[in-house]
Amino acid sequence: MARPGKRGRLPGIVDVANLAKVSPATVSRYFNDPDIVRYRTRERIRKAVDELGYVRNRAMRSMVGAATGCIGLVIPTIDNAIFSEMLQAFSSALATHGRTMLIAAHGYDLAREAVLVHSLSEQRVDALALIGLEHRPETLAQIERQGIPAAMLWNYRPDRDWPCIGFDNELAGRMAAEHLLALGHRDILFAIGEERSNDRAAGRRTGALEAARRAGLPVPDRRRIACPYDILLSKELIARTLQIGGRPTAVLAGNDVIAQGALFAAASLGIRVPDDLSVIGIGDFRGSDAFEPGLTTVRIPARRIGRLAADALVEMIDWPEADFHHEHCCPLELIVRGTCKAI
Amino acid sequence: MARPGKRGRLPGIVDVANLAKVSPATVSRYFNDPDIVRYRTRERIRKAVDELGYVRNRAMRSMVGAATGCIGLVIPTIDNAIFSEMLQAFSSALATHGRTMLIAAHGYDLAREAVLVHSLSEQRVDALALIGLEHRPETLAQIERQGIPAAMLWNYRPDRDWPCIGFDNELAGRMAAEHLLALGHRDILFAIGEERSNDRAAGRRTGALEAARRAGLPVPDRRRIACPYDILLSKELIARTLQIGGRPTAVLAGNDVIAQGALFAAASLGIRVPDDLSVIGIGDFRGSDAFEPGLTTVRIPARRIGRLAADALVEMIDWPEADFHHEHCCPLELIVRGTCKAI
DNA sequence: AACCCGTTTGGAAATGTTTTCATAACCGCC
DNA sequence: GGCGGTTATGAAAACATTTCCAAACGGGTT
Repeated sequence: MARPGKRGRLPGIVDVANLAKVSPATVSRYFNDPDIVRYRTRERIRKAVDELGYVRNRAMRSMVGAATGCIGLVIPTIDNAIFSEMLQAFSSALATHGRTMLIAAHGYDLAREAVLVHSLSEQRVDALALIGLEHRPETLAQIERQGIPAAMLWNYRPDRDWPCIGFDNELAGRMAAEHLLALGHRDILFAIGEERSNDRAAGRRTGALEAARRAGLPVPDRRRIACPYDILLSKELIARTLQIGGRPTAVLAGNDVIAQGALFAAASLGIRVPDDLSVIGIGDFRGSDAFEPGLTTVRIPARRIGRLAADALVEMIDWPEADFHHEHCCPLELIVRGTCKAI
Repeated sequence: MARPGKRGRLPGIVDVANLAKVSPATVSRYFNDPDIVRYRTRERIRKAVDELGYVRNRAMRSMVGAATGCIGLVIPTIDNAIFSEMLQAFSSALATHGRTMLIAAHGYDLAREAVLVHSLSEQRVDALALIGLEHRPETLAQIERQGIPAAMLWNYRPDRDWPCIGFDNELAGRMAAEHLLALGHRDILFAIGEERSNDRAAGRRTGALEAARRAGLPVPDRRRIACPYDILLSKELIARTLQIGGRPTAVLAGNDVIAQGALFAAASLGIRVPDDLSVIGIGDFRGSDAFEPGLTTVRIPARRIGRLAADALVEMIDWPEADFHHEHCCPLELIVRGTCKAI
């Protein structure tokens, strides 16, 4: 068994320098700005690096105040369709900039978020991305004190102190509600996510209910349920709700996971979608387009957010003096597929 | 706008030491092994740390050969249900050990995997987890040369040089096939993932076809298709396949994503599952239990693998001398739900 | 008071890289 | 061959932490 793990003394920059008969400084330059070292020297160094299997130590760079090449992402959960597309886009955009991604999940617990931010600070990440705008004061204080460039993702509001790249969650809720209202629905079940530690869900709920209010539609308490972000649990909860009391004509789901749960709930009860029940989601997650019928939903430009966020953070790292206004409110789009029908 | 990013001089361990009127050595001990410093001293240091907002620099520790607290995970994709449960379990298990996770995705490209491994080496990760057993020689050489503890995840074969924590993909394929065969199916569509750079898919295919062969079942080429790991694309591909030539009585899907695609394909063609078509998957991903009817599948213990892998790697870091035999072949389980029916 | 032994602490060296500044090499041109 | 002006390189300082070794300390026992 090839037993790795016994980390002998790894070759350092000076070993390379000695072998290549140059100074460590030149080797350093070879890596960080190859153009300024002469071709012949470069070749010598390249050979030495090859021979020794030298791998430079980026962590060490943070000593001299240089960048570590690591960017931290603090996210509620990874085990879920919600953020995975954004995650992927963020990660690959970072990769094109030669950065790597340190990721930590807090499970919708803002107290835990604070300790994760601290932990990432200890790793000397070059920048930090958080999800949402709502955070503990100590979290923000930590970031400011450390002077780490940071951005808030996923949610957008204009009045914010921090660079933020996301979309208007209230608008998302409103768009979904207005689509149902325009189709003539007057009895809508609002199945939104838990709002605790989740300003995205709160915004969507506000937007949706606001639209209903403006349309003069009363929304009794029994038409508002808080759903977990899990297909099966949502399915069961919604199925139970659909069985008691008069059945609503539509379900407005706080995100596509919940909406998918609603679709399966309907299927399990023999309720036909969209004939007997309309369902609209928010997100347009991977796979929502594959449903039969396809899920009508409000598309969140997840990949776009991920890419923009990565670019913005890298910019903030590379030009710390520049005063960018990284504020992107990404447009939402109503994707009409087959799960909603006029009444 | 609170402009972060101007990283002034951060307080260092000696600033803390001066303020607390102790030596830097003692402050270091305070963090790494608090028990050996006297209570009174500890209190003084705690106050100084608080006052200065000192955050220790873990990256710097790699200088002296100490651990950085970072563990790398190299994975084919994150934007997919396949690995997300494992990812989450791995990440939270690491967190309980006080470690953070550096993650990088290569998009099923083993050449790119090699550069990611190199890049994580530069970050001086304390350990490394890879998916699958098939890797470029330079990838493995790199890991060995650097002496990084590493484990291979997800796939398991006993004859391997590396610690490996996973399951037997051939067995998974066989179990799925045998279930269909036991139900009397003789015309099965094998919809497995692309095998290029994917030894998991290859193993499942081998196992499934092997079972068919042993049952004396010929599998013509038109009953083997390579599916992408994407619900919609799988759905379309399978729908096309179901329409041409005689319809098979069952679909054996290489994983649950493909199986879900198959279910939607059937729905779109008005084919009833399981009455007209049986479908079996592999994985038991989140949400597979919510389908109507629930997806019959071979459960992969994803959380278990993630947790075991994290524990194993931490063990290998903390006791580099110990000669653990980290080889876990996690058991698979056939989950019978509603998508398969005897013929 | 002297002694002893275990517990805490400090001093100093070592670690691997970047950066600044100075110096050396080079190049084309007269 | 000398000269001016780049360009490439080297020497050394600086960075933040850990660790080894030795010294100081504390508290009980003779």
